[in-house]
Amino acid sequence: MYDELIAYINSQLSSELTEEEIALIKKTFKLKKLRKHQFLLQEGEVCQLAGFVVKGALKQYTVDENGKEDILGLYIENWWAGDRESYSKGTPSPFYIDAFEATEIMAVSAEDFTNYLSDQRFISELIRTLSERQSMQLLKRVYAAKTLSAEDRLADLEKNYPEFFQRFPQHIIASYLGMTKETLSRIRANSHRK
Amino acid sequence: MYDELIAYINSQLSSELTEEEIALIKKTFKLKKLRKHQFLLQEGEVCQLAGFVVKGALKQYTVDENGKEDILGLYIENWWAGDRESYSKGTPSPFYIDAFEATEIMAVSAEDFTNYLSDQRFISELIRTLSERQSMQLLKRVYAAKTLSAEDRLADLEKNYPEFFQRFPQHIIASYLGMTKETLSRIRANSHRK
DNA sequence: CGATTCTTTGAAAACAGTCAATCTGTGTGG
DNA sequence: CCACACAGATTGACTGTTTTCAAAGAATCG
Repeated sequence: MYDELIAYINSQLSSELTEEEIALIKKTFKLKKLRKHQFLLQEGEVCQLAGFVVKGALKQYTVDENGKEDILGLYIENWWAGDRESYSKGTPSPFYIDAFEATEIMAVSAEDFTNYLSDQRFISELIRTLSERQSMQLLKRVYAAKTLSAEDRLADLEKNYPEFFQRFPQHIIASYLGMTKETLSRIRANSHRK
Repeated sequence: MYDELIAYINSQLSSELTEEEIALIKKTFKLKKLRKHQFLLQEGEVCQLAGFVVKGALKQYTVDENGKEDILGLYIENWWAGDRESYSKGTPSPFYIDAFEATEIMAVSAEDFTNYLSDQRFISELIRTLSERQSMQLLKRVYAAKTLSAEDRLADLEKNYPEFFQRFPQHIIASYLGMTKETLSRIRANSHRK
């Protein structure tokens, strides 16, 4: 049950996890199952749980005054879900995160993280690696949103994350990319014609 | 000479720096002076130096095939400058970073960082805090670029980082916000009229 | 001063959004 | 098994914001 998580963490470290570290992971990470549409986090709450997606898919979003969702993140297997800032500082999160399909997460509570994990060497290395990658991905998204046309943003996503198109309907992808579903549909119609 | 840096780091930590840690900072951080227009990093290079801006201002940007700069980051006093991913992995950076005015940075080489700092407790805590903040800021910028109008993006920046308007000309701010200098100029003309 | 660099203004064009209607597929209950 | 509801995708006409291109005006620096 911990296989995917341990394999993933090993793949991100410069040296393999020790037996003690694996024991600590098994002690602190717990399987959390979410049904479709169930929330991992709601706006205004403190993020108590963060973890590794073993199976399933989630979306992170805000809701504006008209009730329209703005998708800020999509997470599938082998991604980490949660609001890191809220989780670590204990401040209310501005985001919703919910399961887009039945989902299983290997999750740690903020309390266990502080008590058992935060001083671990392998955790420091892991966080450093993941946060570098996340910052780079976010900066690419800033660049794309600022600078690229709707067509180029779509082409980028199709190239870099083709699996999203199997997992999420077009109107979700459109919102993630910062365009309307109509625009996304038209771009696809055009590129097919070529 | 190390006062600003040490005060800043202390302000970010849960407990004050010890004498040994301060000694280590003084050993590894060195003052780097940049003249106006001098590069801290150029596209294709590996980022060898990263550090804390004591005085001055820098811009981070890419250059497209037509030579047009796209500003991705602006840094002034009390910010950190450098490409973290390139710095830590030793991979070529896609960015330029140059001094927008005469600038002083307290910088560490990637080598010294690995040899002396990366295993330090206070560095782990510092990186964790800063990277959480950076991720949050970047996600806000993704949201702004995707969702807000040019007028709202400008209002946001005026509210949250008014100091930028004292330090950078309008065409640089416009590029940072993902609009043309003409649009920025027109928005200001309109809001003045009210 | 003369020369960049920065900012403003105008007119036309392009891109993407909005609103509204229709079409498609899927699954559910009678 | 059919009818219906529902979520998702497409299409058309129209609107509005922002860009592009061009020119000129203002400010700053050597």
